[in-house]
Amino acid sequence: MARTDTVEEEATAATATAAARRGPGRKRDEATRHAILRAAYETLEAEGYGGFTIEAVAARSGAAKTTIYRWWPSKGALAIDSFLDLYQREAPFPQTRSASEDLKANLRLMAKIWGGRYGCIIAGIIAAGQSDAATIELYNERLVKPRREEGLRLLQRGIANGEFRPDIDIEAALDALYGAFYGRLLAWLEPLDPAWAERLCDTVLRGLMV
Amino acid sequence: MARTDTVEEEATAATATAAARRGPGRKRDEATRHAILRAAYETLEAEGYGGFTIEAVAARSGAAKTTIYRWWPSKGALAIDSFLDLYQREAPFPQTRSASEDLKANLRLMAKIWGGRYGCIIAGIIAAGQSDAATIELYNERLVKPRREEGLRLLQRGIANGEFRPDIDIEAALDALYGAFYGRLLAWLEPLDPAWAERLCDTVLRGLMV
DNA sequence: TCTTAAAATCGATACGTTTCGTATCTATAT
DNA sequence: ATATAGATACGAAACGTATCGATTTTAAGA
Repeated sequence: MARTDTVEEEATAATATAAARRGPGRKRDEATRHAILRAAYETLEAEGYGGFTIEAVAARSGAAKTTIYRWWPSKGALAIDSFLDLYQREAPFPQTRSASEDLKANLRLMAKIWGGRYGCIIAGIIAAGQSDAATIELYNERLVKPRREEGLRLLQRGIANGEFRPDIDIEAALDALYGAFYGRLLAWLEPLDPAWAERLCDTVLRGLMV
Repeated sequence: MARTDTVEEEATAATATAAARRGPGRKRDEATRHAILRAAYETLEAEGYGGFTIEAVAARSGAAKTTIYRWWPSKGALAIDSFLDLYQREAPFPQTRSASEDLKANLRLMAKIWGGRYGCIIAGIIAAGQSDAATIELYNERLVKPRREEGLRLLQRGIANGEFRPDIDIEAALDALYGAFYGRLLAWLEPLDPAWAERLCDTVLRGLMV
């Protein structure tokens, strides 16, 4: 395998720990790491999370199973690592219009993404996380927390704008807005689409009371 | 095993199909069925969903693995069957006070239940359902739908009462209110407790806008 | 500077383990 | 005759580990 010229190009928080140690010994082959991540994502996309096995990734990448286990502690960690870069690229937070418009745009986009092929992958990761604490913690750390932080800022901006009441419970609001995605994706098996997201947004923004 | 005196006492939708057939042949042993369901629930409670294996249930119940597979199509179906009766008993829908008060009471109770030992079991069932369509459909049919129906009626009552606006999107409102439980339970790993449920309820009822 | 030993990586293969779900077989009840 | 129950064995996945040889890198000693 040819050597990549951009060493450490995207060392992830999950796998960078061991790479930092320096001393005698052969260096980690970045091309192999790349091939594994790529094969992992391709497997996720082709087979879904059900067919995502370490053996399949090993076969597709040309790497040995041993090599995968040396660098990723579990199936779930590898899945998240392989999936995250692509996902982040597709889910930006708009910051242009009013806070409520930005919120609606974000919810619409998220519904579009979660309603597609990424939705199945996320569902698989969360399912795996129920019997693997490290996986769900990694999902939280790398996928949820950054976005929740953005959501928090968005609502704060809306309060500063005068769009939202200053006494709202921001955490509860985020729970209501984003929790609905989990219910529909994981349990209720109802479709996620932008039109629904818009109705959800309107409902929470306006409230139920007269 | 002693014979139970209440045959068909709680024939479930999931397992009643085969029991209806009549003709020559030995009758199904209700005591065995009971012992399996009981052992299944005990296993769930003792080991969590991770340790919930058919073999463990067989060992605990004294029944053969074959017998279990004859009557339950999958692990998930058995888990739901064993868990549901107990769960239903603990999660009633109040219908006394105002609609918003009843809603809050229900959310508080649900948070209490989901924050306890049932929460882990539900999480396990939903996780299993992600790779087993029959399981998640059964969960939906027997656990979600009846409660969602009650939630719908509650909101309709609130509209008739004059407590809620007549133009609210009931489905979206239920998504927001109950979806939050799934997010916190399955992905965000944040505690579910009555105080939080109350804040959630207030937030959705009042809305975010000024 | 050159050599050499230690350390770490990678691929290949083989295991041991768990768990699922099925197949057989015998005995028993209707 | 037919369906049920229990016992046991079996095959198939897939996980994660162990072991081995070959290769690459670093550090220390001559």
